[in-house]
Amino acid sequence: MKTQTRTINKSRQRDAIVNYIMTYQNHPTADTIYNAIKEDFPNISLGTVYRNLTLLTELGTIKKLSCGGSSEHFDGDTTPHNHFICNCCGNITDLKMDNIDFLNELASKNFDGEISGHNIYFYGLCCACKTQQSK
Amino acid sequence: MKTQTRTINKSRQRDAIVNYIMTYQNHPTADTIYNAIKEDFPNISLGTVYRNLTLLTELGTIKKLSCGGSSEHFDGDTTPHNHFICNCCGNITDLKMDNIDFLNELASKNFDGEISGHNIYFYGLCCACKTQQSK
DNA sequence: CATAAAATAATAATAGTTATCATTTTTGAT
DNA sequence: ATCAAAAATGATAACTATTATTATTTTATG
Repeated sequence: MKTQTRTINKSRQRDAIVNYIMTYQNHPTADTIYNAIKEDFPNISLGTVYRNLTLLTELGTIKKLSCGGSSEHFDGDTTPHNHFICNCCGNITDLKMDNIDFLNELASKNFDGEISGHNIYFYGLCCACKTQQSK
Repeated sequence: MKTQTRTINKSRQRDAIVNYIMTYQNHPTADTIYNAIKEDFPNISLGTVYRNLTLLTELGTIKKLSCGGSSEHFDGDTTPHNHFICNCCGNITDLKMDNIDFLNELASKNFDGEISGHNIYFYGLCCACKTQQSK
């Protein structure tokens, strides 16, 4: 049985996608990325964006965030960190918080499988919406 | 301005949905629930299932789980607990682990909004898939 | 029982995403 | 530089999960 390796050629479009995600820390959706990149690549196809987002996620270059909205979001920061989603405006922001790497071990204690990672999504009101509501 | 309250009438279909979710702790999808309930209600509509799942989630009777698959899952256990999703078979299971209620406070420390809750999804290999792979 | 409000079934519509395929781009060898 | 094979693209169709619409049925209540 031959183990076949896939070779990956570079593409200007993929580079632009990576560049966008890394530059703007907005946790954008496929559609947001598509619209932004259209400025430089007017003919880019939405399918190309999706195809590359899937590939980049598989490669571990970016991370996919599934936090309950109607579409997926993507994160260029692959270092361990957590997210906050505002119940009111829906914005997703990074949370600066103390290290909680011990969580995986804690979860493994009474578990017979193998835990390799986790995603945490915090919910509530962001500062802006909080101020808005108290008026 | 009149604050209008919505009155909710009982329905056999909704009762069956709640009963199914509470009985089978599978974290089922809308489609799974639909197919199961069809046995007792052959004419039930998929729209009815979705409508009630949304309502029940709003009421806090059940919880919606967004853990990255193509569709949402639902949980009849609304007490705080965490979930494990197997990267291999996709099964979702509850994790028995020590109390980590302090997480919200920890996350609030350097945050200017208001954190009211969180969802944690652990990933890895479940026991069955782990054994399978090591053969 | 009569009436109004709520819920349903059937179905159409929408949105996000994936698949298909002919054409173009990239790569690596000559 | 040229050429061929593999990879990537753009255009578009197809698919799937979910929501919206509407006429009919069910539920609650005086």
